[in-house]
Amino acid sequence: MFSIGQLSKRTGVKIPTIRYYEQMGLIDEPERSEGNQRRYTKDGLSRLSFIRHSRDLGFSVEDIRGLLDLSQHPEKPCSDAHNIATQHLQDVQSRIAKLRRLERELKRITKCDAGNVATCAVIETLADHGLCETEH
Amino acid sequence: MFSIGQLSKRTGVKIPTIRYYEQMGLIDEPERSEGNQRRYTKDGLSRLSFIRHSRDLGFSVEDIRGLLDLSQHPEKPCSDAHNIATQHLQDVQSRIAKLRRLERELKRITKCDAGNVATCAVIETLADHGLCETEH
DNA sequence: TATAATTCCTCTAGCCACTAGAGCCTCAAG
DNA sequence: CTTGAGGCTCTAGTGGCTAGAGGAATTATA
Repeated sequence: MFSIGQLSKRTGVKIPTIRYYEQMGLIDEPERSEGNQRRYTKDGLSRLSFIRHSRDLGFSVEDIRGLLDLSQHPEKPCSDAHNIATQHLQDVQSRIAKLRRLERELKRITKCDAGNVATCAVIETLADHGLCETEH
Repeated sequence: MFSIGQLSKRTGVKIPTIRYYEQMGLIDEPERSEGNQRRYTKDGLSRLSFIRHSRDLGFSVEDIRGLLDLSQHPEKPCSDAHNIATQHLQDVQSRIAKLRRLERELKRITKCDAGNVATCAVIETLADHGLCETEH
């Protein structure tokens, strides 16, 4: 049996976040001690690790709900899990693409070596979209 | 003089967002018509364009507050503007780096062609961090 | 000029995934 | 039995908007 603090240390999920996940229904309400404190089992630990890991990989709480559900049913086909993961991969890839365009633009405008704001490329570019190289 | 709707169309910023910016103090409270509707000048238009453009480049509202402030003082040195922009560039770059690690991991796990959840790499990897290639 | 259609107003609440803090209670070690 | 660490619930805040209710003003058409 683990206290919420022990669970937190083992998984790296902060205590308020664990309680938040409970409220969101991602993890079951655990048993309580006589004094009403949460007491977790190994099952609770691995479920939370699963969640932590999925969050690290950037899955949304809703995605995780689906993935957790699937993980409870080993006999199901795993195409659903693949769909969730593949969709997420695509999201990640399009975010990367967008950030790379930003990076390019920011690199360009931060090159400016003007002395004051009147002729500064950063300010000038922000004031006038026409000076940009790419769409964003 | 523009109504809020005209301003919205010209800048591409949605009407509630314009009111939100006003509330946040990013734009001045404009004059009002007799019937209490907002009426903007060209100055208001260019200030909002500046904001829109900065948001497109991913600057936070707080950053934009600083940049707007600088843009009002053309005689100031532009090192402050550069600091804001360079810091933001670094943020963008570290976000890209993080997303690329995610992308790599997601690509790896979505390659799995198991038939059901019991042996599915997606689920398995999520359940066990030890199966990952990189830190995240 | 009368009316209809469109736009605008304020206000409140919701989104996501947490995080912070107040004020109190429980637990384990010495 | 005391003490200090850790736990409890509850409310509110974060960022950057977005949605909707219920009503008033403006503009276009007849």
